[in-house]
Amino acid sequence: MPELPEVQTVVTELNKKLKGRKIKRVAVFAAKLVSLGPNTVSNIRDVTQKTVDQFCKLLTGRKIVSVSRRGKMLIFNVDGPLTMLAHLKMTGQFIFEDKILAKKTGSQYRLLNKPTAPLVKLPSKHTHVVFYFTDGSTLYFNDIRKFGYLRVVLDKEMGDVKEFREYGPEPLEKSFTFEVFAEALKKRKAIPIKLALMDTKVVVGIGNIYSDEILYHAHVRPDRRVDSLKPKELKAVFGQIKPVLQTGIKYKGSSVGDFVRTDGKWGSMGKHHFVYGRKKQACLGCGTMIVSMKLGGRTSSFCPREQV
DNA sequence: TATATTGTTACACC
DNA sequence: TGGTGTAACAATAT
Repeated sequence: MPELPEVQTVVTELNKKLKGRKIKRVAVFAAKLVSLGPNTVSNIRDVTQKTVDQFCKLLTGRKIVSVSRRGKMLIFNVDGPLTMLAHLKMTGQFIFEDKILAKKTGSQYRLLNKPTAPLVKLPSKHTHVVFYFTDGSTLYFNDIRKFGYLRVVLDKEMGDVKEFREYGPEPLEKSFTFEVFAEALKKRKAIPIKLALMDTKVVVGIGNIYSDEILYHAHVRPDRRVDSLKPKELKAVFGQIKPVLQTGIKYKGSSVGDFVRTDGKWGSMGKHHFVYGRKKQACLGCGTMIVSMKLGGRTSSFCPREQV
């Protein structure tokens, strides 16, 4: 499930691989995944062929200047007065195929992190948008669940993008201090700390995996109400945000379900999880059995002994 | 076949 | 008004 470290991994790789490449052609196989304009896609089912044509037309002939992100949103900066935004949601994937590399490897990918997953050739049945570059390389946008999306926004409308107006601070930026974190939590005093960490208005980029891991390392139970945390505990939580996310980036993300890097390979952060996905297994710190509970409809795993 | 899955939004309630 | 909790939604694999 792509969270900040996974998105950052994709961004870093795409920025390197796509920079300077020129889009020759765009093919859209699932109209509902593409849209135009700054607003959140509300009537996603109403995406017309006209929208699809416009989407392709706007991007054709453009060069990729850079790829960056805000929260979990990918930002493709292209030449000309527009930008493409992309969100991977649960199961989105960007796979880049160099023309020469594709020939060499036979372009076979195992796009689920499971030994039983079949090897597939791209485009697969889950490929919904393909970008063909003038040099023969290709970028595939896959999404098993089809919750992800691509949006073309005029640069002058970027300030109107709803997500960007509502997103809280970037956790890895220097400006994200304990004071900023504590201030944002003042509006979310009565909710479980785990849900506060996952609240994009408090801080962006943290989802189910990393909130569980951060709280484990901070020795705080996920269901503790924000206002029940002593200053020392709150500082411990804050103190784990950056290092845990940085560890995730170092290992190129967690491939828990469908997340893959832009070469189709898996990230290895999953091997370094202490609690996420380890329900009923022994805690790596003390041997106690990891338990799980539902918070805000989400599964949360923790060590009942080390987290208080 | 019913269920689990997640980021995000919608909405009722206090 | 706005914080809170719950449900809903997208679509698919298992």
